[in-house]
Amino acid sequence: MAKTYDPKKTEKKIYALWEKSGFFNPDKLAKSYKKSFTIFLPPPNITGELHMGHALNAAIQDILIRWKKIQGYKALWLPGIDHAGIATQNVVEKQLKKQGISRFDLGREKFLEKVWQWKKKYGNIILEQFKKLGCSLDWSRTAFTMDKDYYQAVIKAFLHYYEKGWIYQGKRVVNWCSRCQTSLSDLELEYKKEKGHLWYIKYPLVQKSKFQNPNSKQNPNYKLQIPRFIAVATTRPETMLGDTAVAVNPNDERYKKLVGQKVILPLTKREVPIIADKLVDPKFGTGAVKVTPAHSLIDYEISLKHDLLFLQVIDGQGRIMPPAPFIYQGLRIFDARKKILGDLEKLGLLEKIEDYDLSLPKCYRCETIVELIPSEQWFLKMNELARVAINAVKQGKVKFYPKNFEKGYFGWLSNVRDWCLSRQIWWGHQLPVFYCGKKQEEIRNQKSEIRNNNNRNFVVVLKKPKKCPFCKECSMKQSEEVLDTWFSSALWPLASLGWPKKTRDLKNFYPSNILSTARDIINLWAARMIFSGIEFMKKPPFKNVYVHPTVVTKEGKRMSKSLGTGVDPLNLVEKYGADAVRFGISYQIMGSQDIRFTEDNIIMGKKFCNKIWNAARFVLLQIGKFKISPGQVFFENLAGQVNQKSKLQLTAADKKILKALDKTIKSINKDLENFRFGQATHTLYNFFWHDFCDIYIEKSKNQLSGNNKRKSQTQKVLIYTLLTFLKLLHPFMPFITEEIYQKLPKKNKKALIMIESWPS
RNA sequence: GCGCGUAUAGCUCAGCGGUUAGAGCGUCCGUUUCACAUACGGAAGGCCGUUGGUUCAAAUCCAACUACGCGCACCA
Repeated sequence: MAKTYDPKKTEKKIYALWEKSGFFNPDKLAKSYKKSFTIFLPPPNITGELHMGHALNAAIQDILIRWKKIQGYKALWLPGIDHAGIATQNVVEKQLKKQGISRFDLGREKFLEKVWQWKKKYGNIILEQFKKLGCSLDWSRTAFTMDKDYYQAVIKAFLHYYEKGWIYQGKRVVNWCSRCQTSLSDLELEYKKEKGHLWYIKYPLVQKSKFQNPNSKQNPNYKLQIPRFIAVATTRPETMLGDTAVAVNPNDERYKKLVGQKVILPLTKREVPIIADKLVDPKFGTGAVKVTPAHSLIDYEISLKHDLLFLQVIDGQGRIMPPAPFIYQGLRIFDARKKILGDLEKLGLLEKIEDYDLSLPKCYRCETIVELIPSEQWFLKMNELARVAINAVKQGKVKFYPKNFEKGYFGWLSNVRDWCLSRQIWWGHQLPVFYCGKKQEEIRNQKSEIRNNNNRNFVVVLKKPKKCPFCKECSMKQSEEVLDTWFSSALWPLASLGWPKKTRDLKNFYPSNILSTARDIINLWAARMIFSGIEFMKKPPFKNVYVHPTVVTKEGKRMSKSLGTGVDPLNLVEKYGADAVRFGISYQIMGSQDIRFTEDNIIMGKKFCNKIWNAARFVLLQIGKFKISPGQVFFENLAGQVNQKSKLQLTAADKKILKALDKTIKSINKDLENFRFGQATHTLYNFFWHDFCDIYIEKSKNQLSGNNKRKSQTQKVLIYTLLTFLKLLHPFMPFITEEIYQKLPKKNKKALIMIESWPS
């Protein structure tokens, strides 16, 4: 054995050995492995590169899987990748942009070809990177959310909800990214704090007659100074073009007498009413607010109650559109804002400007400011699904670790709006909706307000009908829209096992035991998996949700490639070895919600590897040096005899180390059961370095120079302790433990520590 | 505005009711002879965020405050 441990020489070799054994696949395990233990790898995006978050979660899951496998469970860790709709489409679009072409130049089919090519070339890189970390994923079951079978599952789920009456189509105010040209769900927005302004705009009151004109001297109320204007405050002056009312709080004394009157909307000639609604916060601005039903959710709500007009003035490109006055039409939002403010200024209607901190909703994939725009979309009713998802956790069928994340989960679900499922991008699962070409035309010519269900011009079916059920003659056209990428992710625990087919895998491995996930996708992903699992399999897809900490920089800042604050785990593997990286990461998982990343712990891991290596070298040397009798060299024999302690005359040092070892086993089990990965790592480190190396090995040197009996007994304790420790450490540091195990003089040359028995 | 989390050595973190508060890294001093200099021996370095409370006893439990991080809402 070399004097130092060299991960480069062993990791590749050992990984190949594991893959060759086939034991990543639980079906290949011996029959004695009975109970299953399943974890689904959160499928990384095909656009993804391994970052510290992946490395952390990979380490956690691999620890759990290897721990359970060595304990005798049929452990399955199922890998796969997510097609990541918008994210992937954007990456390919960016590539095309370099060549000066847009997706529209190519057309849908050609563009999708490009995406598939891209997927073929780069799609599996990230999975290969997981191998470098030593992940014991069952590669034979690798799934992809755009596989043919997976597609079937997605369509089936859509159809199921539709038939239940939970999916409906409708024109709603939705989040719209004008760059991606698609709708977005609420969870796909990222709010960014920015300095903005609050503009106070005066809306002139309609003066019906001379008598009512407060400035007319014939008016008896002249001296009361009845205002001629009502001022509204807004951060979005350009939306005033679509105002259809001014609203005040009904209890606001300042405005009580104005309710029911009308104002002239400046820059347009429209008269709009002043209404009272308790949704208006009297403390905001002047207490009077403009109401733009087409471009604000709360205004939309108000408009329904008061039967207000609904005027869309911003289009899908983010430009002003009719019925806004002609001079503004076609202007981009910020240009329109500038012009409108200028025009108001000229009219003397701009009362004042205040600084205002706002958080702007941005597209989570391209950072364009997201607009609220009315648009025809498909929605999934959430009330029942949310209820079911809440109950699953309330009843303890799904448990969160740490528990306080349940609070945010409940909070989101109990206020959730219907899920906007449709996206206007191309890369994704096309809706199984088929339109009658003829009827579609007719309906397009009708005003959206009169549309109703009797006007249905589509069917929702698994396969395109041979004959159009409406006109009997057109070849039906499939909807061009695709599903939200998270709709398919929500089915991950089912579809990756073959659902909707009743597969053996589904029977054997559903539900899984643990979902290990980052906290930012608890609602986006975990919640949706929970209700999907219950809906389709009657059982939640996992029993425990472990919310792992977030890796941030040493300064506490978010790790981000674009900010240059990211750390590449593969560089670290290259530098220190996979075991050291895994050790360093697990060492820091102490239960806090963030981990400030420091390389120190990985260096510690590297040194630890070397310590283990040399201690093993010492033990092996002692066995070789003091052969007692042929046949006893096998460590199985030596180690085995320690368990029958009666025959041994143990010294105080022997007893002490065996006791400490026993304590370590118990504490590791307890820690792993409670996701205390850091504590477990600390315990292993301290036991080995201090109890075993500093104390016992030093003592053993003395004992080994004693009589033969003492020698042999010391050898046994040494090998037993080393072997037991290696097993305990294997989930954490799989490579070095396997490598040393392979060097032990064992009877069964093919034995692997990966499937050894767990010490008890 | 509401909620969650964190504050201990220069740095990253343990300890979570009971002797002189610990580890790794960093710093300083010393040691190469037989497992390991990626090691070993030793040293310096802490009003355990602030203020109150509970207790025989508080870094540890409770409350308030301050600072930082995160999430949600508002942004009409």
